[in-house]
Amino acid sequence: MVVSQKIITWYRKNARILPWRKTRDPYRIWLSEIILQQTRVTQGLPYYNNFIQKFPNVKSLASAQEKTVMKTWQGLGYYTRAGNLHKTSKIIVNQYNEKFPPDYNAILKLPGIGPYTAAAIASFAFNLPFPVVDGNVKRFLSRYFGIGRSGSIFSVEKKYLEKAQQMMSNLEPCLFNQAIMEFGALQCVPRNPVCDSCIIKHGCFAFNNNLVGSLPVRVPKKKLRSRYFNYFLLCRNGKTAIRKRTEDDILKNLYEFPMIETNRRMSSAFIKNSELYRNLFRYPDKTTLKPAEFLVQRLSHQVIHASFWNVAYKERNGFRYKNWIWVPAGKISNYPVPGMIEKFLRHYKVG
DNA sequence: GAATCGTGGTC
DNA sequence: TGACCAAGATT
Repeated sequence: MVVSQKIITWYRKNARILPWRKTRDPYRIWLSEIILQQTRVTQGLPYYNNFIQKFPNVKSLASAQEKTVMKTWQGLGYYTRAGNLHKTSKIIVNQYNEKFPPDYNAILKLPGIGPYTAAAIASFAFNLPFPVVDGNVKRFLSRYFGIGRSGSIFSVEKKYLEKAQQMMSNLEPCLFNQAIMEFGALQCVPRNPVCDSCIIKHGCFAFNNNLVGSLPVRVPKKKLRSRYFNYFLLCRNGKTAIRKRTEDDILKNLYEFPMIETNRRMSSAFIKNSELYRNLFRYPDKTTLKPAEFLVQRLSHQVIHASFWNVAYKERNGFRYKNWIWVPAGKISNYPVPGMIEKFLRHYKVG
């Protein structure tokens, strides 16, 4: 039996039961694929169920408010995914009569859908012969065929695609793609793969050459950028000021308290005298800063050091910024917020 | 084409 | 405990 057939046989015995495998509804398959980008199944699963419950079809998602979609996404990370999810739902409704096109290239053009996701939708929903090449598949191909030990990234990616295409040959695209991904996810795992029980280890380049631990080749770690956010807790009449992060930066389209950024963790005196702070208030000298909380949140490429400050001020103090939203203290949770704000709200009573 | 974009689990 | 990394896409 060829390797592909063995993997399919393995899949029939070992496949997990997952909700998006019970359907061929392109909407549900698309939704699951967007959620699962760079995200573990255990983390994405409850989000998938919530989305299906709130937005059972593409039309309901398209007609929802951005804030609602983002709030449902809150905690999943990589928030441009949520924005692109919403965009694509509107395109499907307005340009495709609420139906995903059974066409790889048309799917690929949709926002938030790259080569992997387009192949996943094309094969899982329409059984079209496009091999999925995700992290699981690359890891398996790298080990089994010894790919990625040399050559440019471009040529390595090309080899992955070629090998996946060869393996798929004339097998059922939907079944084969699910099988090879699941094999990577459960058997050929990143760390300490269970080679002892592997049914195809004798054909595996990495196993035969004692390279399982060094394939695929790891990319050198990137340095994290440290950033220092100073959040201001401003309260009046039982309401708290928040703002939307609209600038082109991390956590875009989420909400947070008014803030200024500094080069490092600063004292209240420094902050009060800073230009950014003084631009916030008409009478900055009539304000008082008291530390409320300090949290550190590690993101994929940045470490956020968040200082929360209670700000006391004259009731008639004017604010220079008009884009602040005054929200009743208990209603902040209606807005999508970053993980560190969520964490803060759990531990600290605002207002 | 390298850098960027979150969060939580694992060892 | 800190580094690694998980069903990638975008610029």
